Amino acid sequence: MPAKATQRHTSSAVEDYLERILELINTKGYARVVDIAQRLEISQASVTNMVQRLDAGGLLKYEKYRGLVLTSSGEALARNITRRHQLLSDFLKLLGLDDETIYHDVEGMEHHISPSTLRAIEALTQHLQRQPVLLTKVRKEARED
Amino acid sequence: MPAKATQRHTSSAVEDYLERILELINTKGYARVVDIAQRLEISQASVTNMVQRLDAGGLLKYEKYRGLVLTSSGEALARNITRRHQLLSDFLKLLGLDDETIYHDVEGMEHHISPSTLRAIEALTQHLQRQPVLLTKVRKEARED
DNA sequence: CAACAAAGTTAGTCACGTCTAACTTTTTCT
DNA sequence: AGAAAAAGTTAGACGTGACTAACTTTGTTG
Repeated sequence: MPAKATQRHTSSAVEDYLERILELINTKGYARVVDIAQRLEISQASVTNMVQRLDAGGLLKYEKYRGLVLTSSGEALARNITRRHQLLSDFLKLLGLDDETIYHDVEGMEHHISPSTLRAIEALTQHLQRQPVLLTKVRKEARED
Repeated sequence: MPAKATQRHTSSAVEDYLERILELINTKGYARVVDIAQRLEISQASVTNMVQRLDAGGLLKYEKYRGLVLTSSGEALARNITRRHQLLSDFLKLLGLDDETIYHDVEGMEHHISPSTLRAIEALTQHLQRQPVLLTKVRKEARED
Protein backbone atom coordinates (compact mmCIF):
# COMPACT_ATOMS: atom_id res chain seq x y z
CA MET A 1 0.00 0.00 0.00
CA PRO A 2 1.50 3.34 -1.02
CA ALA A 3 1.71 6.30 1.34
CA LYS A 4 -1.62 8.06 1.47
CA ALA A 5 -1.61 11.58 0.05
CA THR A 6 -2.94 13.17 3.21
CA GLN A 7 -4.27 16.68 2.68
CA ARG A 8 -2.93 18.65 5.64
CA HIS A 9 -3.96 21.88 7.28
CA THR A 10 -0.58 22.86 8.64
CA SER A 11 -0.21 26.06 10.63
CA SER A 12 2.51 28.61 9.97
CA ALA A 13 4.35 27.41 13.05
CA VAL A 14 4.32 23.82 11.87
CA GLU A 15 5.65 24.88 8.49
CA ASP A 16 8.45 26.85 10.09
CA TYR A 17 9.50 23.87 12.14
CA LEU A 18 9.49 21.52 9.16
CA GLU A 19 11.48 23.97 7.11
CA ARG A 20 14.20 24.26 9.74
CA ILE A 21 14.27 20.56 10.44
CA LEU A 22 14.80 19.72 6.79
CA GLU A 23 17.47 22.38 6.54
CA LEU A 24 19.31 20.91 9.50
CA ILE A 25 19.06 17.38 8.16
CA ASN A 26 20.38 18.54 4.81
CA THR A 27 23.35 20.36 6.30
CA LYS A 28 24.23 18.36 9.43
CA GLY A 29 22.61 15.03 8.70
CA TYR A 30 20.30 15.24 11.72
CA ALA A 31 18.14 17.70 13.64
CA ARG A 32 18.66 18.12 17.39
CA VAL A 33 16.26 20.00 19.64
CA VAL A 34 18.93 22.55 20.58
CA ASP A 35 19.64 23.41 16.99
CA ILE A 36 16.01 23.74 16.01
CA ALA A 37 15.48 25.99 19.01
CA GLN A 38 18.46 28.11 18.12
CA ARG A 39 17.44 28.57 14.47
CA LEU A 40 13.85 29.46 15.32
CA GLU A 41 14.98 31.61 18.24
CA ILE A 42 12.65 29.92 20.69
CA SER A 43 13.24 27.82 23.80
CA GLN A 44 14.14 24.16 23.79
CA ALA A 45 11.02 23.43 25.80
CA SER A 46 8.85 24.84 23.04
CA VAL A 47 10.63 22.68 20.49
CA THR A 48 10.15 19.51 22.51
CA ASN A 49 6.51 20.38 22.80
CA MET A 50 6.01 20.94 19.09
CA VAL A 51 8.07 17.93 18.10
CA GLN A 52 5.72 15.78 20.12
CA ARG A 53 2.77 17.28 18.31
CA LEU A 54 4.42 16.74 14.92
CA ASP A 55 4.98 13.13 15.89
CA ALA A 56 1.33 12.78 16.85
CA GLY A 57 0.42 14.31 13.50
CA GLY A 58 2.54 11.78 11.61
CA LEU A 59 4.99 14.29 10.17
CA LEU A 60 7.99 12.86 11.99
CA LYS A 61 9.03 10.00 14.20
CA TYR A 62 10.24 11.03 17.60
CA GLU A 63 11.88 9.04 20.36
CA LYS A 64 12.35 10.69 23.73
CA TYR A 65 15.92 11.79 24.32
CA ARG A 66 16.96 9.98 21.16
CA GLY A 67 16.09 12.28 18.29
CA LEU A 68 13.73 12.54 15.36
CA VAL A 69 13.34 11.67 11.69
CA LEU A 70 10.89 13.07 9.17
CA THR A 71 8.32 10.62 7.86
CA SER A 72 7.91 10.45 4.10
CA SER A 73 4.88 12.73 4.22
CA GLY A 74 6.71 15.10 6.56
CA GLU A 75 9.65 15.22 4.24
CA ALA A 76 7.50 15.76 1.16
CA LEU A 77 5.79 18.63 2.91
CA ALA A 78 9.06 20.12 4.08
CA ARG A 79 10.42 19.99 0.54
CA ASN A 80 7.41 21.84 -0.82
CA ILE A 81 7.73 24.48 1.84
CA THR A 82 11.40 24.89 1.12
CA ARG A 83 10.83 25.19 -2.57
CA ARG A 84 8.15 27.82 -2.06
CA HIS A 85 10.48 29.73 0.21
CA GLN A 86 13.24 29.60 -2.37
CA LEU A 87 11.04 30.76 -5.23
CA LEU A 88 9.71 33.68 -3.25
CA SER A 89 13.19 34.71 -2.18
CA ASP A 90 14.40 34.55 -5.75
CA PHE A 91 11.54 36.72 -6.88
CA LEU A 92 12.13 39.41 -4.28
CA LYS A 93 15.85 39.27 -4.91
CA LEU A 94 15.17 40.00 -8.54
CA LEU A 95 13.27 43.11 -7.55
CA GLY A 96 16.38 44.41 -5.84
CA LEU A 97 15.31 44.11 -2.23
CA ASP A 98 17.93 43.72 0.46
CA ASP A 99 18.51 40.36 2.08
CA GLU A 100 17.11 41.29 5.44
CA THR A 101 13.84 42.52 3.97
CA ILE A 102 13.61 39.44 1.80
CA TYR A 103 14.11 37.15 4.74
CA HIS A 104 11.57 38.94 6.87
CA ASP A 105 8.87 39.20 4.23
CA VAL A 106 9.26 35.70 2.88
CA GLU A 107 9.23 34.29 6.38
CA GLY A 108 5.91 35.97 6.94
CA MET A 109 4.12 35.46 3.67
CA GLU A 110 5.33 32.07 2.51
CA HIS A 111 2.64 30.27 4.48
CA HIS A 112 -0.15 31.98 2.61
CA ILE A 113 0.80 31.49 -1.03
CA SER A 114 -1.34 29.04 -2.95
CA PRO A 115 0.10 26.71 -5.59
CA SER A 116 -1.31 28.69 -8.48
CA THR A 117 0.07 31.98 -7.21
CA LEU A 118 3.41 30.31 -6.75
CA ARG A 119 3.34 29.03 -10.31
CA ALA A 120 2.58 32.49 -11.63
CA ILE A 121 5.40 34.04 -9.64
CA GLU A 122 7.74 31.34 -10.81
CA ALA A 123 6.85 31.98 -14.44
CA LEU A 124 7.13 35.71 -13.94
CA THR A 125 10.57 35.34 -12.38
CA GLN A 126 11.72 33.35 -15.37
CA HIS A 127 10.63 36.01 -17.82
CA LEU A 128 11.88 38.92 -15.78
CA GLN A 129 15.35 37.48 -15.81
CA ARG A 130 15.35 38.19 -19.57
CA GLN A 131 14.26 41.80 -19.00
CA PRO A 132 17.28 43.60 -17.53
CA VAL A 133 16.10 47.01 -18.68
CA LEU A 134 12.69 46.65 -17.08
CA LEU A 135 14.26 45.29 -13.90
CA THR A 136 16.65 48.19 -13.65
CA LYS A 137 13.77 50.61 -13.80
CA VAL A 138 11.74 48.74 -11.21
CA ARG A 139 14.66 48.62 -8.80
CA LYS A 140 15.35 52.27 -9.24
CA GLU A 141 11.75 53.33 -8.73
CA ALA A 142 11.33 51.11 -5.71
CA ARG A 143 14.35 52.76 -4.15
CA GLU A 144 13.20 56.31 -4.83
CA ASP A 145 9.46 56.24 -4.27
CA MET B 1 0.36 69.44 19.72
CA PRO B 2 0.05 67.33 16.55
CA ALA B 3 -0.86 63.67 16.60
CA LYS B 4 2.16 61.62 17.53
CA ALA B 5 3.39 59.29 14.80
CA THR B 6 3.14 56.20 16.96
CA GLN B 7 5.03 53.24 15.56
CA ARG B 8 2.68 50.30 16.06
CA HIS B 9 3.13 46.57 16.26
CA THR B 10 -0.27 45.53 15.01
CA SER B 11 -1.14 41.86 14.74
CA SER B 12 -2.74 40.33 11.66
CA ALA B 13 -6.04 40.15 13.50
CA VAL B 14 -5.94 43.83 14.36
CA GLU B 15 -5.18 44.70 10.77
CA ASP B 16 -8.08 42.60 9.54
CA TYR B 17 -10.46 44.36 11.89
CA LEU B 18 -9.27 47.82 10.87
CA GLU B 19 -9.55 46.95 7.22
CA ARG B 20 -13.15 45.82 7.56
CA ILE B 21 -14.10 48.70 9.79
CA LEU B 22 -12.82 51.24 7.30
CA GLU B 23 -14.57 49.42 4.49
CA LEU B 24 -17.86 49.54 6.38
CA ILE B 25 -17.46 53.20 7.20
CA ASN B 26 -16.71 53.97 3.57
CA THR B 27 -19.73 52.08 2.28
CA LYS B 28 -22.35 52.46 5.00
CA GLY B 29 -21.09 55.46 6.89
CA TYR B 30 -20.64 53.56 10.15
CA ALA B 31 -19.44 50.20 11.46
CA ARG B 32 -21.70 48.14 13.70
CA VAL B 33 -20.57 45.10 15.65
CA VAL B 34 -22.96 42.83 13.75
CA ASP B 35 -21.60 43.87 10.41
CA ILE B 36 -17.98 43.53 11.41
CA ALA B 37 -18.75 40.08 12.77
CA GLN B 38 -20.50 39.10 9.59
CA ARG B 39 -17.71 40.28 7.28
CA LEU B 40 -14.98 38.62 9.30
CA GLU B 41 -17.12 35.51 9.80
CA ILE B 42 -16.66 35.48 13.54
CA SER B 43 -19.04 35.90 16.48
CA GLN B 44 -20.32 39.23 17.75
CA ALA B 45 -18.80 38.48 21.12
CA SER B 46 -15.36 38.24 19.57
CA VAL B 47 -15.86 41.57 17.86
CA THR B 48 -16.94 43.31 21.05
CA ASN B 49 -13.87 41.92 22.72
CA MET B 50 -11.49 43.11 20.04
CA VAL B 51 -13.15 46.49 19.69
CA GLN B 52 -12.50 47.09 23.37
CA ARG B 53 -8.86 46.24 22.88
CA LEU B 54 -8.61 48.52 19.86
CA ASP B 55 -10.10 51.28 21.97
CA ALA B 56 -7.56 50.63 24.69
CA GLY B 57 -4.84 50.77 22.04
CA GLY B 58 -6.06 54.13 20.81
CA LEU B 59 -7.02 52.99 17.33
CA LEU B 60 -10.68 53.79 17.77
CA LYS B 61 -13.12 55.36 20.17
CA TYR B 62 -15.73 53.03 21.50
CA GLU B 63 -18.81 53.69 23.59
CA LYS B 64 -20.67 50.74 24.99
CA TYR B 65 -23.86 49.98 23.07
CA ARG B 66 -23.38 53.17 21.12
CA GLY B 67 -20.87 52.44 18.42
CA LEU B 68 -17.34 53.25 17.39
CA VAL B 69 -15.25 55.69 15.36
CA LEU B 70 -11.69 55.34 14.15
CA THR B 71 -9.19 57.73 15.69
CA SER B 72 -6.95 59.61 13.29
CA SER B 73 -4.10 57.17 13.86
CA GLY B 74 -6.51 54.26 13.48
CA GLU B 75 -7.80 55.67 10.25
CA ALA B 76 -4.33 56.36 8.90
CA LEU B 77 -3.34 52.80 9.68
CA ALA B 78 -6.50 51.41 8.12
CA ARG B 79 -5.86 53.38 4.95
CA ASN B 80 -2.34 52.02 4.65
CA ILE B 81 -3.59 48.49 5.14
CA THR B 82 -6.28 49.00 2.54
CA ARG B 83 -3.85 50.43 0.05
CA ARG B 84 -1.47 47.54 0.56
CA HIS B 85 -4.32 45.11 0.06
CA GLN B 86 -5.35 46.85 -3.13
CA LEU B 87 -1.85 46.90 -4.59
CA LEU B 88 -1.31 43.24 -3.88
CA SER B 89 -4.66 42.34 -5.39
CA ASP B 90 -3.88 44.34 -8.50
CA PHE B 91 -0.56 42.59 -8.87
CA LEU B 92 -2.00 39.11 -8.59
CA LYS B 93 -4.85 40.05 -10.90
CA LEU B 94 -2.30 41.07 -13.49
CA LEU B 95 -0.76 37.61 -13.28
CA GLY B 96 -4.09 36.12 -14.29
CA LEU B 97 -5.08 34.51 -11.02
CA ASP B 98 -8.73 33.94 -10.25
CA ASP B 99 -10.54 36.17 -7.79
CA GLU B 100 -10.94 33.54 -5.12
CA THR B 101 -7.25 32.72 -5.08
CA ILE B 102 -6.37 36.40 -5.05
CA TYR B 103 -8.64 37.04 -2.11
CA HIS B 104 -7.33 34.10 -0.14
CA ASP B 105 -3.65 34.76 -0.75
CA VAL B 106 -3.78 38.51 -0.25
CA GLU B 107 -5.76 38.04 2.94
CA GLY B 108 -3.00 35.85 4.25
CA MET B 109 0.11 37.60 3.07
CA GLU B 110 -0.80 41.27 3.24
CA HIS B 111 0.19 41.50 6.89
CA HIS B 112 3.76 40.51 6.16
CA ILE B 113 4.75 42.79 3.33
CA SER B 114 7.22 45.52 4.22
CA PRO B 115 7.02 49.01 2.70
CA SER B 116 9.99 48.49 0.42
CA THR B 117 8.64 45.22 -0.94
CA LEU B 118 5.34 46.92 -1.53
CA ARG B 119 7.03 49.73 -3.41
CA ALA B 120 8.86 47.25 -5.62
CA ILE B 121 5.68 45.35 -6.39
CA GLU B 122 3.91 48.58 -7.14
CA ALA B 123 6.62 49.64 -9.59
CA LEU B 124 6.67 46.21 -11.15
CA THR B 125 2.90 46.26 -11.62
CA GLN B 126 3.18 49.59 -13.41
CA HIS B 127 5.75 48.30 -15.87
CA LEU B 128 4.06 44.96 -16.44
CA GLN B 129 0.94 46.73 -17.56
CA ARG B 130 2.98 47.91 -20.58
CA GLN B 131 4.13 44.35 -21.33
CA PRO B 132 1.11 42.51 -22.70
CA VAL B 133 3.18 39.93 -24.52
CA LEU B 134 5.16 39.02 -21.45
CA LEU B 135 1.99 38.90 -19.36
CA THR B 136 0.26 36.61 -21.79
CA LYS B 137 3.11 34.16 -21.56
CA VAL B 138 3.22 34.27 -17.78
CA ARG B 139 -0.51 33.65 -17.52
CA LYS B 140 -0.34 30.78 -19.92
CA GLU B 141 2.60 29.10 -18.22
CA ALA B 142 1.07 29.53 -14.79
CA ARG B 143 -2.03 27.78 -16.02
CA GLU B 144 -0.22 24.87 -17.59
CA ASP B 145 2.65 24.09 -15.25
C1' DC C 1 -46.51 51.97 25.57
C1' DA C 2 -45.70 47.35 26.11
C1' DA C 3 -43.75 43.48 24.07
C1' DC C 4 -40.80 41.44 20.99
C1' DA C 5 -36.70 41.42 18.05
C1' DA C 6 -32.21 42.79 17.10
C1' DA C 7 -27.89 44.28 18.65
C1' DG C 8 -24.46 44.35 22.04
C1' DT C 9 -22.08 42.72 26.20
C1' DT C 10 -20.19 39.69 29.86
C1' DA C 11 -18.44 35.57 31.75
C1' DG C 12 -16.26 31.55 31.23
C1' DT C 13 -13.83 28.19 28.22
C1' DC C 14 -10.61 26.60 24.74
C1' DA C 15 -6.56 25.72 21.35
C1' DC C 16 -2.23 27.33 19.94
C1' DG C 17 2.27 28.35 20.68
C1' DT C 18 5.17 30.48 23.54
C1' DC C 19 7.78 30.98 28.17
C1' DT C 20 10.58 29.80 32.80
C1' DA C 21 11.96 26.79 36.38
C1' DA C 22 12.95 22.44 37.84
C1' DC C 23 14.09 17.98 36.77
C1' DT C 24 16.10 13.78 33.99
C1' DT C 25 18.94 11.72 30.59
C1' DT C 26 22.93 11.61 27.78
C1' DT C 27 27.53 13.00 26.62
C1' DT C 28 32.04 14.51 27.62
C1' DC C 29 36.19 14.95 30.13
C1' DT C 30 39.66 13.86 33.48
C1' DA D 1 34.09 5.28 36.40
C1' DG D 2 32.45 9.46 38.29
C1' DA D 3 31.58 14.33 38.04
C1' DA D 4 30.31 18.13 35.43
C1' DA D 5 28.26 19.95 31.29
C1' DA D 6 25.06 19.74 27.67
C1' DA D 7 20.84 18.28 25.90
C1' DG D 8 16.20 17.09 26.57
C1' DT D 9 11.83 16.91 29.12
C1' DT D 10 7.94 18.10 32.23
C1' DA D 11 4.91 21.05 34.64
C1' DG D 12 2.64 25.09 35.03
C1' DA D 13 1.74 29.66 33.38
C1' DC D 14 0.58 33.28 29.98
C1' DG D 15 -1.21 36.16 25.82
C1' DT D 16 -3.95 36.07 21.73
C1' DG D 17 -8.03 35.51 19.68
C1' DA D 18 -11.60 32.64 18.95
C1' DC D 19 -16.14 30.25 20.93
C1' DT D 20 -21.02 29.55 23.44
C1' DA D 21 -24.47 30.70 26.71
C1' DA D 22 -26.69 33.92 29.30
C1' DC D 23 -27.71 38.45 29.99
C1' DT D 24 -28.65 43.67 29.01
C1' DT D 25 -29.60 47.47 26.14
C1' DT D 26 -31.65 49.50 22.18
C1' DG D 27 -34.90 49.63 18.39
C1' DT D 28 -39.32 48.43 16.27
C1' DT D 29 -43.98 47.81 15.88
C1' DG D 30 -48.86 46.76 16.76
